[in-house]
Amino acid sequence: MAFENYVEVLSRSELFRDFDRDEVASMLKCLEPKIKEYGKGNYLAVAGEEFQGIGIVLEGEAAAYKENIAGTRVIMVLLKPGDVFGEIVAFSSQSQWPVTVEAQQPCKALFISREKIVGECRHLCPWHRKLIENMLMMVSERALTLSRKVEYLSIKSIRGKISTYLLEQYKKTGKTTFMLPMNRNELADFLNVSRPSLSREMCSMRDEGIIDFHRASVRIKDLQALKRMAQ
Amino acid sequence: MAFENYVEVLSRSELFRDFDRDEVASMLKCLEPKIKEYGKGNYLAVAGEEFQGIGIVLEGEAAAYKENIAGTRVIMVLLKPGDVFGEIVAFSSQSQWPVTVEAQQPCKALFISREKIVGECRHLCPWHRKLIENMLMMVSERALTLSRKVEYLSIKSIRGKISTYLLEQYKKTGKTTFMLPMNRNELADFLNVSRPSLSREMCSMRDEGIIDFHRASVRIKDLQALKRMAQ
DNA sequence: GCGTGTCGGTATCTGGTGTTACAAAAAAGT
DNA sequence: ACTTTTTTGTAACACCAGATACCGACACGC
Repeated sequence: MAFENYVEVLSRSELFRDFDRDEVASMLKCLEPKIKEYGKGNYLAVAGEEFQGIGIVLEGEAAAYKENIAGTRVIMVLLKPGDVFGEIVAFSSQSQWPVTVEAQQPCKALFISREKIVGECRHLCPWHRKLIENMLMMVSERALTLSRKVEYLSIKSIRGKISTYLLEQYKKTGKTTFMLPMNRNELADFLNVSRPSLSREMCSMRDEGIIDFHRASVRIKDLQALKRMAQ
Repeated sequence: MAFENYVEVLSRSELFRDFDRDEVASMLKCLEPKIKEYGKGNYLAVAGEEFQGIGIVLEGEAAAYKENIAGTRVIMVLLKPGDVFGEIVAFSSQSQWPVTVEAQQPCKALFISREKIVGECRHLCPWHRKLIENMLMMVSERALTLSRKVEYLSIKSIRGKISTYLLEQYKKTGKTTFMLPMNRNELADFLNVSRPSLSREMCSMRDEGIIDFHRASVRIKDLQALKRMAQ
């Protein structure tokens, strides 16, 4: 199969971080990936079905979503060329896909079997070690993101969530005045609260003189009070 | 140092899964771990400080906890001999401990540097590959657990949480009558709700004829209704 | 038997949060 | 400059869930 066309995309993928295009090309011979094509609405993976390997989107766009028992879909992540999916389940004891991945547009994806990544390579490729390092990095990074999400979700009050979030921004920028990277709707979504409730609470914090804001620009006026509100 | 004394404990650790005692003993020579001793109340790791390596508890007991900005401690996990900590941060881009680990009792722990696990081994040990496989498994398993936790936390209503939980138990056992693996307090904790609220909701679901229960024994009476309640 | 402790169910009360709907402001398109 | 769309603030209301306190059932030790 013509892997050559996709070396460019793959070399920009997290899985092949720190590999140049030539290296990726050589590795593909070793990893023996399978390329599959999907029409819009087709499934790249179906939750509950047998897991066959780590996927990388080459062309088009796909959406990974969970379907709860009532049948409601919750989109977990939008996958674009270079994005990897199934990296977590690949090395766990679970052998079924935890999510369904559906092509949003006509789509091509490449699958690498679990064994080919960890398993011993008969060509004794020197880059195998780095590939596994990348794999470990990706899964660890993913776990850290999830753990951060759990922290936010565990906070009961909206005030606590807002305060924690603003303090994190403060720590990140080092300044008491900064721009929020998302609008109210997205922030409400991220904090798992309703948009009007978020607005209401932010405004009452402003009325109390703890913060000040206009649109995406926020200024922390009373850092101590904010710290007290964080749970 | 006298690693020999701890080969037994280590061989039961997840990191050395599928290794027998002799293999573990040989590997230790290669991994060059450092053993440290701690008195009760001492810190095995401090959140925010430089991460130095993956830890394994050898003796005693330690607690890993997060400290939020207000200073409140939230215990994440209790670590006993054989338990591993720091495995997630080890291979992410983060270089500081995300949690504080404190000795609950006089404690011994072993630390293995990140490089020694992934890095190339000059003795070319054949088991290095399996060690990395175990590492990947542990991190992946951890990520899956977190993702399951996120799912539960994302459900807004108590009813939704209970229904989802019971349906998971039903799927696991395949029977409509089963035993809950925890008491009300623990279940409330797991679902991140208060114990009386959990009781109240379970009882009203019983009154509506959806489920029936006595202590830890639960019977699903109306599966369809339960599925409808799951969000 | 009796006290003691644990666990689970129940009642009351209150406060925080979602829902809905609408208005004002800003941004974007024409 | 005008309309249209998006974004954000505001208000009223209902209601779910937490806090607290108390009671009954049961297990255990003496």
